[in-house]
Amino acid sequence: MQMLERIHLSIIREVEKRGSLTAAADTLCLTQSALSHSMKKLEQQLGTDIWLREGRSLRLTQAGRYLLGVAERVLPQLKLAEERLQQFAAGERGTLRIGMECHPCYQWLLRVVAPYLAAWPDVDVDVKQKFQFGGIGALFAYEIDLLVTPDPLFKPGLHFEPVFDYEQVLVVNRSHRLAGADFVEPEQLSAEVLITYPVASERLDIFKLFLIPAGVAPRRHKTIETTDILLQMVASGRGVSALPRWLVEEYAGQLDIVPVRLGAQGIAKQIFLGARQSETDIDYLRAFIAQARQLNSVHAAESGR
Amino acid sequence: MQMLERIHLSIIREVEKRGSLTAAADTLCLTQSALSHSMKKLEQQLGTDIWLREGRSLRLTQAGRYLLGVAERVLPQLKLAEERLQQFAAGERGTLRIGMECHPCYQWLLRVVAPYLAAWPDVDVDVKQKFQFGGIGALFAYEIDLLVTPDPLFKPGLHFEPVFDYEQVLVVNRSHRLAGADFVEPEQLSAEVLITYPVASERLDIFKLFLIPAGVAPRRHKTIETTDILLQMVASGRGVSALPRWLVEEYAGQLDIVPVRLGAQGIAKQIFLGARQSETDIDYLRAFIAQARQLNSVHAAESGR
DNA sequence: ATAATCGATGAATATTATGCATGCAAATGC
DNA sequence: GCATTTGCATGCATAATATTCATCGATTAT
Repeated sequence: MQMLERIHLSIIREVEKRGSLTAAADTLCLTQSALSHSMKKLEQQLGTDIWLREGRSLRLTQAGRYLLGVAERVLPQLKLAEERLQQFAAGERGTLRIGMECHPCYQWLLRVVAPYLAAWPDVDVDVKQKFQFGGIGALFAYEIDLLVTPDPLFKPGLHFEPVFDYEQVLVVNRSHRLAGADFVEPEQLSAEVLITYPVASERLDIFKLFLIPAGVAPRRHKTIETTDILLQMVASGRGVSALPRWLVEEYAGQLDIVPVRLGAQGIAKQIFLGARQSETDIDYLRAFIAQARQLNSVHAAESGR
Repeated sequence: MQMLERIHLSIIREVEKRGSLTAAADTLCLTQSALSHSMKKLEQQLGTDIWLREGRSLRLTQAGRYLLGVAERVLPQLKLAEERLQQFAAGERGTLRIGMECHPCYQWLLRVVAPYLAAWPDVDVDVKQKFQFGGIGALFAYEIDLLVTPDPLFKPGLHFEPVFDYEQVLVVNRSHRLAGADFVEPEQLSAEVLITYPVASERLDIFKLFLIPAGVAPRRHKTIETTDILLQMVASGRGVSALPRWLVEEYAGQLDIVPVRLGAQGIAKQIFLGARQSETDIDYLRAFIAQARQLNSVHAAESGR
């Protein structure tokens, strides 16, 4: 009855990764023969082939591709479980896996993590940025324990809490024609080169909340992965960008950049921390959220608000 | 290195379900001794106990409770994988697992399923109503393949599509004082007994979109599981309820009930079908969505809209 | 062409899981 | 209060299974 075992999933995944049974056998510390026998048996029990034997190479069948998907979904869950349990055994509290759905939040997160690590010496922190199904999916799939996002989702099973308010502003070179303005209107960006992180336009506030509602497009749209390089591009006059005000102010000391309000009202944003409802009573998880909120109030005080 | 196996998860789950190793051994077709040996070995490898031995009964430790969670999450995935693969082997297309997040949608779904089953004879349909993490979570966790919900969520990894428009109306007995009204105002319900399905008030449109915004509460709030009984209660004058107009009209032939518009504008609703983005190109899944949309247009034509 | 590489396979073997018998401790019943 | 039942643990024997070794045929590369 029960025939699909962990080893089968491991073999399928490893064969796909390494390209051959022989190579996979190597990383799994088994012989090619062992894998061959195991999979043959599984194929017989399932009644369907997993690979098409083409010459001396293997190509996944439809069933095989399906199993590969299962493997890539399930194996990490098992691996994580083992790690967690061994942490329990070692008396450690575990690892808080934080997912980031918001590029510039990284800088903010670092400021929360530092005091947290000091306060909770037996809790490790891991930060992930890429998810198969986006941040929410990663929470549901137990890939992460905490999600940092500007885009919360109030759904049964999940818990979101605002921890940080900030203003999204335009960043321009100090000698840019817009540098002194009180604020900019969408139309004023139609002649600009806009530099953003490489994510879909619909997910960028400058588009979603500013340009698109006004029916305006920038002259050009470039994307850059890292904040540092992005700001250096802005500083060197190659374009403008949109970032949190506090982040711009932090870099303003070292780079020739200035923030400008977007629209008369400005764009107000919030960062949320999301967790699984069932885990909101875990002490070290609560503590992280508390830590994050606390940093925010300090921040707000500094800005004189 | 790899020590946590499927059997261990099965044992933990079954012991929790049946209450003892002996009973679990029975359902797993093994002896009590086998389970004891297996788990003992795992405990040694992990370095932590899974059960506290209290007298002659087992109580899960923290690690054990964690593993139970893993088991309840992972085992269904493996079981499903086996089933799917055996369906592949048998030449079947598979099972379309549909999740419902909306009580009265069931009647509507039945009308879609009937022609669909005829058009796709080798695809089975299964309908589920209860999910650990709500409908969205069930999609992410591969518990279901399609979600019927009035509450879509546009997120990376998921795809939602509107398939059905309808109006949410008040249902009252034919001789009720509101029966002839063009529409009702929230205040008019403050003296009524409101009967709904047993879900949280925030998820009921009559509260969320009608009563709460007006700051009104009904005289009493009763809950009933099934549509038939609910409507019989309404017909017998025991209270009023809120349901889709088309559903009320369907029952109007057999029961003394009439629909009344909620507010001057009425409450417009939509039903969405949600699926995992990665699966939206599966033919039999697409076909279901198409079927659903088609039924809608027929419906709309009937209503003379 | 020849060597090298890959997967399949049968038989031998090593490993592991399972069952049996039994012991001990804790509930249950009379 | 004592016998009986029930549940888990454990040592040992054994059955079941996974793994290896040796080898083959086929394909690919040089």
